[in-house]
Amino acid sequence: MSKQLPVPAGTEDSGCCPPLAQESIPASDAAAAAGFKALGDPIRLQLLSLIASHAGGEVCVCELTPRFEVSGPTISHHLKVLRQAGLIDCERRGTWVYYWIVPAMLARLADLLSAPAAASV
Amino acid sequence: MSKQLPVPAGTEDSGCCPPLAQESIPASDAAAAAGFKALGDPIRLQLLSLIASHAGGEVCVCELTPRFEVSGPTISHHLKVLRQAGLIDCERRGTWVYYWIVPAMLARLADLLSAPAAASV
DNA sequence: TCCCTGGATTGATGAACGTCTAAGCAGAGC
DNA sequence: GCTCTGCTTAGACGTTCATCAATCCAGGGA
Repeated sequence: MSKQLPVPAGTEDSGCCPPLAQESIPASDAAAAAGFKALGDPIRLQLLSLIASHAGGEVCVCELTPRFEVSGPTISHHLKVLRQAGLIDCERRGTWVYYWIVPAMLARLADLLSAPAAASV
Repeated sequence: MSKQLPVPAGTEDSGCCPPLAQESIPASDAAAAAGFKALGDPIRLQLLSLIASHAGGEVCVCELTPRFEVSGPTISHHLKVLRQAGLIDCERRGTWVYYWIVPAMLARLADLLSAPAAASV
């Protein structure tokens, strides 16, 4: 994609305010942004909620699909997006496929939001 | 396979697992998904970080723009997206415009991530 | 073995997104 | 008033995304 302005970044000073501190969200931007982007869809957010709220910790796809008014392939696509973002994982068990939450990734994203919220109060 | 009628949701039982519990992420899906979508871009994530990590709690746009390799209007666009998502707010003060974090929205999104993560451990 | 079912993958299409250039608007200084 | 600077808005363009129909693959049962 376009990217043709190799500006040094940070060397300009307009004099309106003191220089900026180092950002608190480090170079993990790409992975974190991908995680948030995966969450940026109502269907995926609800899928994640349904999986997380299930008692056994894992849910069969056949339980998820009839909950939505979109086709099976679409649900499968959204589950794949969530899986590629590292938010969920799955395993085939006989006829059915089961999905479960990856708590570490969720906690990491939650931390990214908690830190700035607390720092700016 | 004909199945795109507005099914009541939850009335089908394939017999592979017990019925699903009520989801823990409620009807606030739309607003939350919009918030996460706004965070789903590396530039916006870094903008939020820069604003949140600033000592005074608010940052002049002229401090943000030179930090990125995209044009000024593009930064302005991303700031608008963040503002429409309720994550930041701004005010014109003389020549310059200042942005600051809205902690409540960040905290709310963080809670949405913390709850499922804790429930599924 | 064959067939049926559950689910993922592929390919196509319309909508949404990110980026740019150009133009517009609001303050500050001359 | 005029002009300059800081920032936003408008319009255009190429890319990415969400969705569906059709197809394919894996397991289980007769």
